[in-house]
Amino acid sequence: MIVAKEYLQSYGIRPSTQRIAVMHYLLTHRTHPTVDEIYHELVEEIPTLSRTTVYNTLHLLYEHGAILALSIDEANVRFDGYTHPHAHFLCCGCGKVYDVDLDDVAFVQRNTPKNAATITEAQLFYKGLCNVCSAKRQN
Amino acid sequence: MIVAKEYLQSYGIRPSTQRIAVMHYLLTHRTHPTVDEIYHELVEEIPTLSRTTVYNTLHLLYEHGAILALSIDEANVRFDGYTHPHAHFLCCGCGKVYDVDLDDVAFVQRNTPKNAATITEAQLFYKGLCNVCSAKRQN
DNA sequence: TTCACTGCAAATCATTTGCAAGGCC
DNA sequence: GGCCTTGCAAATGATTTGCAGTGAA
Repeated sequence: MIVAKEYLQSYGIRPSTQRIAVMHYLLTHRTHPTVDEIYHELVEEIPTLSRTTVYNTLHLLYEHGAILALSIDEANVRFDGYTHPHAHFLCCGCGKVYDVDLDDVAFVQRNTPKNAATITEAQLFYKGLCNVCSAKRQN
Repeated sequence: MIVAKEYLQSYGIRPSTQRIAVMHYLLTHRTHPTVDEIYHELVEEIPTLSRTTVYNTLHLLYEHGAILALSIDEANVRFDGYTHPHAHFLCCGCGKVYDVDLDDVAFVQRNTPKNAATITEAQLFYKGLCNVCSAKRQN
């Protein structure tokens, strides 16, 4: 638990019991858990824990860069009629999704997971601010 | 409209009015629309169109490989306490997410979108079947 | 005492499901 | 006629919000 506490503090996050528990869980379980998996594990040790707190804590950790968030599951999906290999760039300012050309289209195939028998899909995407939105924020 | 119809048929999909409209929209709009954006556009020309049909059609097109589906938005998210650059592999058989090492960690930086002022995040992931699940299905 | 944190309950939003009606072969 | 497709309405499931209680500095 000491590691998780110090880890939180190094990111400028106040270490409450619940936050330490969530951070500790993520540091010791490399299973890429969902909110529900984290909640169900931790409610055993902290019976009063609420789902809301788990949501709050994960958002906080994510905003401070202490954890990564993966949106692999399909929900709130966008569609693309262009089926050739390319990456995507979501601008968080205007919400638009741009296509991105890759300098090495073989990269994705070359890095196929070693324990994979078949790959049905591969996606690379970026999030950030586009030039237009960035310029607007300078004002 | 003729292009969309033939496109559907080439993927073995029966070309109904609604399916042609959805496919045509995706072929002529490279804006990576959401379900709702597609629905609101098309309900103008087909007033009886229901959201369910748009969902059905998109799933059908996706399963036949006629379109791509992007899960960029955050919903049903998984979390990772390991913040170093690596990719992920989701096995659709067991639902587990595995970490994937990259042979060229500079690739992602090198391919940063040209119209991006700042990048806050980049994700590469694969979907498919892991060796264990693939072996099970052979039985 | 104040302010941030927590947690319950209700609200919201996207998506799915059940089922009946319509249309095409 | 039979089957595939459509579309309404209700159900589901994840996430967010409002707000009141709690606890730590």
